[in-house]
Amino acid sequence: MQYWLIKSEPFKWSWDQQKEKGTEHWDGVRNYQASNNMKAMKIGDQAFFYHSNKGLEIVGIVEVVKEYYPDHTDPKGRFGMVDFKAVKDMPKPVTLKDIKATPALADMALVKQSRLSVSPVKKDEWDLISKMGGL
DNA sequence: GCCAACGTTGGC
DNA sequence: GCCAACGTTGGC
Repeated sequence: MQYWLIKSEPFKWSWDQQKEKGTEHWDGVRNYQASNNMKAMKIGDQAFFYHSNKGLEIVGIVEVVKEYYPDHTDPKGRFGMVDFKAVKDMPKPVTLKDIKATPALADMALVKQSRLSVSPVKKDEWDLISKMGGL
């Protein structure tokens, strides 16, 4: 069981839309590091759903329901995607500010590599953020 | 809206 | 295979 963090700009694809749709394929990733992270995902892995640009907070949790397969929106066929299903809300969204203010979370890719849109999360980071989010 | 960080492209 | 130019992301 592995944990991840995925980012979405809420005016492109928001947590509300994800919840309404239930399951959505995560297309449009055009970065090898992010793509490789998705390749490593297994069914049942969970991920934090983070709003970038606007909001800047973790608003919910999704689960991998389909493993890496080709992204049909990539004209060159180099990148793939996975499907995520909305699982639950963060009762109390955890903001980037909160994360930056927490020394135990300072090593997260979210902080260190702000442009990476799909990144791994360690179990202790996952547990701590879940607790901060009221779960 | 600006700009820093950083990944990608393409000429050599 | 190097590296400058360029494009994109995302926090502020």
